[in-house]
Amino acid sequence: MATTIKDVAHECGLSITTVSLVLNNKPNRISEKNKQKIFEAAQKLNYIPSQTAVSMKTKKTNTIGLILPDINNNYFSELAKSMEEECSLHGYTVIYGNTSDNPKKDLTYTTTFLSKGVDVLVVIHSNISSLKEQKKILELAQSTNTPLLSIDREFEKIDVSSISVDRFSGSYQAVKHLTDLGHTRIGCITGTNHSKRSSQRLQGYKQALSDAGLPFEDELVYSGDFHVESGSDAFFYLWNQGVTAIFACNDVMAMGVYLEARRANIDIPRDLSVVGFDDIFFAKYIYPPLTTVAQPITEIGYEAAQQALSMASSTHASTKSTILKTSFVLRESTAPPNIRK
Amino acid sequence: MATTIKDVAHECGLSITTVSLVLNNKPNRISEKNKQKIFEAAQKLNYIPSQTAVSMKTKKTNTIGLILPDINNNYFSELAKSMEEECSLHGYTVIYGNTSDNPKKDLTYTTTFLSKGVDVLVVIHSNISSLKEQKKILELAQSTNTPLLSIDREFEKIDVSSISVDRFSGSYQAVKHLTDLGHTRIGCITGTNHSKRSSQRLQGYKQALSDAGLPFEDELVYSGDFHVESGSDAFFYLWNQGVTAIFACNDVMAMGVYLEARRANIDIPRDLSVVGFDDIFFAKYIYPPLTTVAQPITEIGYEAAQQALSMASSTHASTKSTILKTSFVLRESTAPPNIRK
DNA sequence: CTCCTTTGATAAAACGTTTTACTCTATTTT
DNA sequence: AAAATAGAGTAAAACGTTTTATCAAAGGAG
Repeated sequence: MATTIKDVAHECGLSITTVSLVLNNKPNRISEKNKQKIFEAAQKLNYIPSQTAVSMKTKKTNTIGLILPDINNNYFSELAKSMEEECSLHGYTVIYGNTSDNPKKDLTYTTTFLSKGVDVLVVIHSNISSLKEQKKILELAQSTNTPLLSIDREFEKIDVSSISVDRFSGSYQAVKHLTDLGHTRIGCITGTNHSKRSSQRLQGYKQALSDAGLPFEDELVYSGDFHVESGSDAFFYLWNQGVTAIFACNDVMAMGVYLEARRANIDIPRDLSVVGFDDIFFAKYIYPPLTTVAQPITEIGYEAAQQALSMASSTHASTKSTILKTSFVLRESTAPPNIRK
Repeated sequence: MATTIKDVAHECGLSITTVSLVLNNKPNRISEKNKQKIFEAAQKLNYIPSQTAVSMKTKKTNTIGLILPDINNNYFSELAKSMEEECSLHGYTVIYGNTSDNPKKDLTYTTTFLSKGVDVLVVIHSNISSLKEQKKILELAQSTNTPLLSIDREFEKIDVSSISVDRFSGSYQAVKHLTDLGHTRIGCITGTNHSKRSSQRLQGYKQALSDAGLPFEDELVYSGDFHVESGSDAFFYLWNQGVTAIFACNDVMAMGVYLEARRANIDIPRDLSVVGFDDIFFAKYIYPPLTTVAQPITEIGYEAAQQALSMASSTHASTKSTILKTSFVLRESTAPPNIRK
């Protein structure tokens, strides 16, 4: 069996209390001689305190629960990484669960994590989660007195602390760049329809169009789903609509466009300009390097960690919502329109 | 405060024991009437048992610790995902830590996770971890009686259960494909030098060359580091050496080759054939789709979960090492050599 | 009427810590 | 010499469960 505090106490002929006091560096009046003895014994016996037992007393697990759709998606993995990094720096561990965008799983992970006693629950809920499900998550969190933090997306109509990104101005900038270049037929590939994130991006597209004196045309909007294939499908559709530029609501769909454009021997950016959204790792490595709207992913993760950590220690429960700015990244996938013969 | 078992016992006017027995569905002789009462009270009070307390008694946390270099690397995230999926199906949660290939962190996470009482510790240790560090990890695990599983790489000279991939035959196949096409000057971009994984791949390269009656030439091997940039650097170097084909020890470095080849207006596969290793998500979406050696990543994750779960329940401690097969994926990045003018 | 069995339920110990309040001895103060 | 103080350390309760051993009441057998 693993070494317990009792073992080290016994080893030095001192009491459990004494050992605990010394090892945790609590105010005490133990002689230097004995302190040394204790440190040595702990070392020698490979004593590792049982966090389980500690948590029992302290009501803290130093653990943060992270619920996200898909760790294999670079956007989320980057976020998870920067968040974990910051948390571990402060002695916190993160446990995570993949929901695969299944709202049922949002709930089961919530329960599991709460039962594990996470100090804070951070959730990036499924795209299609309903208001009812969101409420249930909040209710569970509250019934265990666990702070809840939503990142990347807000809880609809519920007052929950959140960290998100200004998607409207991000996509506005992207599309404005295209109108500035002189494009007049600009296609848009949206993400999952009922997603708030997606609709904010669409709003930015509309606004930029209207500011440039261009009409909004329904047939230039293709309903995608954030995956590569829908980008490919969108390409065929939009190209037939005669667009000279495409704004994709994420980089992955932009890659779908690249793929088919190349197959069809259509040159980017000469024949077709493409702008993405997210600035995932690979965006700069595809050819031509993709012009895109960068989400400050690392910063979101860092910010999330900061906020989670502060929620973990203070009981002060006012909700707070942080909105971060995107930045426009000009690379080589856009050019003035090339009138087709 | 959160609802405890005491609260629900009080609510129904029954004892703690009774509630525990019923809720855990343990053999008991409680009347149907009272069982119902208990279920209802638990529901009503949003009772979520404290896993911390449960673990105290049962000595099980239903948690698996996963230590890996970088969750933002698609190879690891895919692995982590499939592993987590399988674990959660069996009621296990995974906690994870990013080491950024820093062997010191291998150790700190080991300690943290053991102190949290993980039921199994799964580690993908840093590329550059030394034998001494590996031994320390094993020692710590043993001193807490925690089963240890190594994936993707073996512990050098230490008898630890592991799951890995037959990298030798994978790279042999890749290079044989190139010699079969008629290539005679084939470059190789290796990964981090002292990594066993990398050297196994190099062995496959050598063997395939020799089987085709070709000499092994030191100057056709470029020492990379598994990152994009080193692929780009390798391209310049190898192209000057007059190669007509390149075998990159991972897909990400192959992407570096693509990038610079395109800039230099060198057509893949007409002027240069490229084969990668791993078959990451993006391999099929770049242009031309990358011919590569697929690691059965999902399977590794699944296998890892299976083995971890079995280690968690049985005390039977014989070590076991599993080696999985790679598969060759023919896409469009290779062709017979095109003699340069 | 007494003894045994069955039914339904419970008291209490244990898990490994932290922490509060205490004890005991030796020294100093009056 | 008695009282106060300082110094060094400890006993025991508590955290929320699980589980073993036990108990009381009721019904049946003799």
